[in-house]
Amino acid sequence: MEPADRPDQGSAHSVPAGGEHGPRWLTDDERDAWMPLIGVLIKLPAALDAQLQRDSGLSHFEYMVLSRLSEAPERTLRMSDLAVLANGSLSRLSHVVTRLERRGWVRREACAEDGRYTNAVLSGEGWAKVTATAPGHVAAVRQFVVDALSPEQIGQLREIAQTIMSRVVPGDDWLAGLPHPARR
Amino acid sequence: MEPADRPDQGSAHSVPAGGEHGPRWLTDDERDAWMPLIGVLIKLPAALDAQLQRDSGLSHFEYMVLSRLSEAPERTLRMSDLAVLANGSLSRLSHVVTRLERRGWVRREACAEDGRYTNAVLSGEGWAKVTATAPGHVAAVRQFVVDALSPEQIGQLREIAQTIMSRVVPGDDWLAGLPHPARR
DNA sequence: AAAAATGACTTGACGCTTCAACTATTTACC
DNA sequence: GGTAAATAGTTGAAGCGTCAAGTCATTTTT
Repeated sequence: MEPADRPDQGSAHSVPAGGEHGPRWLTDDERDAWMPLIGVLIKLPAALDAQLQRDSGLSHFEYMVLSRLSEAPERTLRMSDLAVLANGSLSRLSHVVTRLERRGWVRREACAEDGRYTNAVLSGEGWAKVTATAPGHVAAVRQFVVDALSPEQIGQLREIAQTIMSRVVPGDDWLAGLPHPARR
Repeated sequence: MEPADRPDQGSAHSVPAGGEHGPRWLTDDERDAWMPLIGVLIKLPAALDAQLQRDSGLSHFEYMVLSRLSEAPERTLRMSDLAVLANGSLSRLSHVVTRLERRGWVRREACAEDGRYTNAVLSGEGWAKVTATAPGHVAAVRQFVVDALSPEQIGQLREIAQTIMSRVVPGDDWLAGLPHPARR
């Protein structure tokens, strides 16, 4: 976290003086939560990616795209909506959809009403790919997270994660996961 | 998570039959925790990277490297130890140290006793860089996470994160954050 | 005392993400 | 109605991370 004032010290950390306006370092308790959280932020996505890559040849983001489409009405979403739902930028999505299109799992369709919009549509093969991939991915999510925690912890995790998201993404666009009225 | 059986449904999800050995989908409660966690996994690192990049021109990984070195005895660590401490691969670290070396914040030193080992050493400028960067980064960590949670939640987060890490990294190498005897 | 195996890195190529610039379409304004 | 502004999306270049291969030093084997 912070550079050590005394490089050869153990794990004790300086406590801020009351009146000082300088940086407030983390307390030991805070550090004990923050350090493993950093680990989760780095290693959990890598583990999920590894499972998907190994078993299905998909990145987590690609899986998210296919999965979101599979849950959408008519298996169709606007590129910009899909980007938000998949937690990615429009540019990233555009590149990924190009690759998914090449693999035959998604196709683009121009919107008739408004030529600016492009719809991404999940193909039959794409649907088959998602349904084949989902069970293994859910199993990984259970193995790494869900089955490791008690029901109380699941509730705590929901609160904590929602709170963090409300700070990280001020505009509450992170409600992305929830169903929303289809716009077409 | 899983493809919808009925594409036009809302948020209700199928519950597995007792005897079936097929995939166990997430329950609503589990999904309510998992969805925002995905958001955190994607958006929190991006937010931390953005703060560091904007205010200091460092990636989070680069900051971790400098920070770990600043806390180490003699501001020196073996490449392989540093890689574990910074939650990265040795290859990634090697590339990053090359860049940090070019910027004058780190230098490599061959180990005299065993020529296979390379030590990374934080320079004076590197120390200055970390101490200048740390306050802003800690402030971001407080803003996004620590100050947003109650003390109870900090404790819950520690338990949850440690539990997940124990599942993700079976070998308990993720204790990386803790001080450990220097080997030289 | 070679030869082989292990360990600690380094390097280069490839793929993916980001960023900025660009195209195309629709809406707003005068 | 024509120009400007806004919206939606695409594209190419640059940078970073990963993977596989390679280097060099030490240890083990025979």
